[in-house]
Amino acid sequence: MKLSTRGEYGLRAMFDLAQHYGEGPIPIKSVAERQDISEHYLEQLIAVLRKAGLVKSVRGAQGGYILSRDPEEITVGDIIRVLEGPIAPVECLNTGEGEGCERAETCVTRDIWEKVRDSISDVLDSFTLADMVAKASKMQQNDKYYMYYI
Amino acid sequence: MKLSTRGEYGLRAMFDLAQHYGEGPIPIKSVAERQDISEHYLEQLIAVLRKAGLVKSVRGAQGGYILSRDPEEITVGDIIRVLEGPIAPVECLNTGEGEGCERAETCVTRDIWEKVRDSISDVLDSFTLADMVAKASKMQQNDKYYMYYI
DNA sequence: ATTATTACCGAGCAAACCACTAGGGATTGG
DNA sequence: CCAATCCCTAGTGGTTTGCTCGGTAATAAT
Repeated sequence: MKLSTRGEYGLRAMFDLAQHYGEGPIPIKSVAERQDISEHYLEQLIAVLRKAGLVKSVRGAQGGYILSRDPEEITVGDIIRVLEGPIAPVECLNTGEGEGCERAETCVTRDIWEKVRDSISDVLDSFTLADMVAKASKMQQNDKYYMYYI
Repeated sequence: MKLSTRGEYGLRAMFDLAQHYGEGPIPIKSVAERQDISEHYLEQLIAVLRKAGLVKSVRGAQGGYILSRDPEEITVGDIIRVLEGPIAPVECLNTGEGEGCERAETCVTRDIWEKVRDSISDVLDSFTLADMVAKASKMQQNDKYYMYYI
């Protein structure tokens, strides 16, 4: 029941772009440095995100990447689904109705996997990049206050 | 976001044992045949379930496996956790507090992964083997009625 | 026009993981 | 005894993961 690093890194990168939203194109190199991810590897992940239409690229010097939509309009689910494929604990949920399901009792378990999938989807779709940015700046604020107390 | 077949097969096997609960030891061979799983492979999975205390074994001829507890007292979550390891979409949730989390903003994503983990856990723990057996026999009942209509 | 900076692309690759298979041994009922 | 059954370890081919390497193309700054 694990994500690969693709989803993890990709989300961190998109969060980083959201934090710098409005500042023009952000070069992948700076994202990779801030998020401590291999630049070349991140390049491959963001290529997928670009093809899926979640980010736009600007080539050449002073170029970089920009979110295609406002951070409020991109959910964590959007990102994870692009990078990790369809959310489904077992493969048979992705095949068409009845295709992979020959065993009658398989459907008893299928029911469970469907509920799992839906609950994961619900959680992932309930967070936007804007939520994350807001949370992060709030946490930083708390850190500041904390400093005063020392 | 996939389970391996370990969880899938293991659950099917445990469901099978639940269906035959009260009939004495059930040989792994028959489970493997009914569930269409490689016998030797299933052997390895059930060994893990035995070590975790979910099934008891009876050796020798006429031997086999029996659920250690009543089907109502074994949840799908119990089985999945044993076979797939701790439910956690990212590794950092399994390490102790603050260990793997040096980046401040990682915690923004951590929050999300925690909610995902909890929702998966809730769903998996809400089903018992008894639920599955009940559902299966209901489905079979429906099939019967359906036959009359033809 | 040149150069530096960026995105873009494809190949390769070691390590890990998955889903088994093979080949035995130990225990017990008949 | 012997057949059935659980128990254990090791190997294995294929896939996936998480990268690295080495380039090409586009563009802003000079």
